[in-house]
Formats: sequence, C-alpha cells, structure tokens
Amino acid sequence: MDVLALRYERSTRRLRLGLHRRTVGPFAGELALPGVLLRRGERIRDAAARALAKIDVRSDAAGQLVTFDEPNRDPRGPTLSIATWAVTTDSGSATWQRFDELPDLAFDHRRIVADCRPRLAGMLWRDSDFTRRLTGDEFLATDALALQAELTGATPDRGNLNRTLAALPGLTRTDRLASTGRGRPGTVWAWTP
Amino acid sequence: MDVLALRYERSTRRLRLGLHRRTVGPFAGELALPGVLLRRGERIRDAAARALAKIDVRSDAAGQLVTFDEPNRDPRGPTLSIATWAVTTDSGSATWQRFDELPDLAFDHRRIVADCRPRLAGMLWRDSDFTRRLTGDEFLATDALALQAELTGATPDRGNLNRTLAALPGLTRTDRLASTGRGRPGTVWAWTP
DNA sequence: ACAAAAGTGTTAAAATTACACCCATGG
DNA sequence: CCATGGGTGTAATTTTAACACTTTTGT
Repeated sequence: MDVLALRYERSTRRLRLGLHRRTVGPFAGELALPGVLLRRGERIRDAAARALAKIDVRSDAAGQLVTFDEPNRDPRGPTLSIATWAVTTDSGSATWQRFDELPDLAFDHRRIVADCRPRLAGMLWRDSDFTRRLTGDEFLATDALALQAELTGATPDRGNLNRTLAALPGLTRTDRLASTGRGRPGTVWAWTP
Repeated sequence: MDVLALRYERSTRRLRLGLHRRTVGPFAGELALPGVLLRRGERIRDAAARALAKIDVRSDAAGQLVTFDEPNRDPRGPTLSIATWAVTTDSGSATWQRFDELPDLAFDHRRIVADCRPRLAGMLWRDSDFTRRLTGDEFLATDALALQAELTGATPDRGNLNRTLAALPGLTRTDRLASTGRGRPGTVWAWTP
C-alpha cells in the first residue's frame, strides 16, 4: 500500500508530493512514497493512515487509484501495491516535491507516480471530494489554475477554467476579492456546504 | 479476487456473466462470482486463471477493475477483493446469466457486479483489448449493438454506433455480408492484425 | 501611464445525440 | 409488396478548446 500524499502550498502555488526517506530495508537512504504492508483485514483507508504516520501527517480520507502487481517490484519478494491518494495540510516530516521535480525514488515508485498522475489530473474538478480537499474551503481561480497546471503539466486557459468553476455544483463565487500583491485582485470561490 | 467472466453468446446475442455454485463454506449452495484468495506473491492474472478454473473456463487475459475492502463482506473475516474482468468463449461448468437477469449472489457480489458493470460499459469501444475479445475477430454491427445494450442496459442508436465502429483504429468493414435469416444482411466488421 | 494579474466575450472545432429516410432480403 | 432488419444523411446540442479583448490593481 503506497500513498500519494498531496499538499497544495498556497504561498508558492505549488502542489507537492510527500516523500519519505527510508531508514531500513532495501533502498535505505532513498526517497519513497510512504507505504505499509496491508495487514490482514485492514481497510485501505486505515493502512493509508498508518503510512501517512510515517511522515507525521494526518489525513482523514484517501481514495484508491490502482493496484500494481508486478512480482519484481520489491526485492524482498513479490507484493501487491494498492496505490491511494490522500490530501493533507500538514507538512509533517516529509520531503515535499513537485511532480515535475521528482528525484529518483525507491522501488518502482517513479512508475507508480507516473501512472497515477494522469489519474489524479482526471479527478480534478470531477471528483468533488478530491477537488475540495485540494482547494480548501475557499480559493482563488489562480489556485485552481496552479493546481491543474501542477497536475497535468500544462497551464489551462484562464477563461475556460473560470467557466468550469462556475459550472461546478457546490461551488459559488463570492463577492469578496483577494489581492496577492501586484495586479488585479482575484475573486474568492467558496464551497457551499 | 473475484472475476467477472464474460461470454458473448452469438446465437442469442446475449452477454452473460459466468457464475459458480458454491459447494463449501459460507453461502454454500448459492451462486457467486468465481473467486480465489490471492496467494502471497501471486499475480492478479494468475489468480484470475485459478478462479476461472473453478468454472472450467480458460482465458488468457484479464484486467483489473476495482478493489473492495469492506471488512464485513466475508463472514469468515475481513478480506480484500480485487475485481477483475475476463472474456471467454468456453462455457465450462458455469451458470451463465445476463446482467439484467442476475439472481441473488453470495457475499457482496451483487454490489460488486453493480459497481463494475458501468466500468465495463465504459471500456467498450475504448479499450481495444477488452472490446476485441468480446466481439471476436469478426462480427456484425448488430452484435456490437447487442453488446452495448447488454452492458449499458439501453440500446444505442444504430447509425451512431456504425460511425463509432468506423472510427475505431484496427477495425475495418469488409465487403462481405452475413444474413441472419430475415431482413437485410449485415456487413461484416473485422479486426486487422 | 504601464506592466501585471484577473476576468469577459466570441468563435471554431469536435464529440454526442436524435431522428428521418433509404436499401436489401424473405415470405 | 410488405414486414423486418440494416444502413446512410442531416441537423441540433453540448463540450472542449482557442484566442482576443477589457478591467483592476500596484508602482
């Protein structure tokens, strides 16, 4: 069970993946996705929470992405890996890296990330739970832009994204503005419930 | 590990799911998806083959759908279930039932099928491996129509489906016709490689 | 006034859907 | 010649994408 722990850093407008430096076992000293072996009868969600504890991060939710079953992925022997996502606001003890600046990772974790990134990108704006956790309760269109850019690797059109936001159920634009320094201040978007 | 074993019956133009009557354990006597417990280090594909052996069916390929982890799904204790699909032409020793005429099933298998059916429907025409196994090397547009109807529960528009087929890479319409009895004979579609 | 940042408007292209109409075969 | 099944044509609708233009702020 490996977790893609995501954290959106509002100040820098970067989306980062939480990595964990291994201390033991194979690939000791290298960075890896936080992961644990699934205990018999354990729920995926609980295992994800255990994995996140490795980087001192809390997150109450996680969703499953895919299951990898290549027998050679772990030199200790063949194991399944269920890849899951989680979103957090804690920075914990993790090393946080952007998707576009990923260092080498232990096991087949680069492959896992490469495989899961487009899935996460596809969930943005479509999976409201996922989306809302990433954006937080309130955000600016620029944050939305940054999130999509970080996930997909390409900056979307501002105008089109504004319309996407306007069409999202549960999301409304407030009449408040937020200034970031220079330039025209942006409108604050807020989730309803 | 549970397998949704699919079989397209050309003569009746029905898509059927292979079910297995349990002889032991909980739910003995009831119908269930063929499944096995994943052995340590076993590949999903191999486990699926073992499961299919329960209904005396061979199939060289399978793909994963989702993983279910509800702890109460099996009265023997909490177990994960990776749902996978497989397509076969053998009838084996299974009970074959249409999606729309599913009897009660053991465990949470009805839920699994309900959850996976739309996923399978979404794979049709998009996942060429899956699609090709269902249709066989050659088929008529009517078979395509039947497949989509059986998977989605609604008959699509014939004209639109014809165009969908025409746009599929690797698929070509031959100049051969096939008569089914009464009515105008249909054109044979064939996969290239 | 100008550059930077945010937002609106308009249009083009593509995909989805719906439906009317024409063709080929068996009785 | 007509019912049945198969196929083509056309148009409306919606989605996605692209790009030009306007507004608001700080310096």
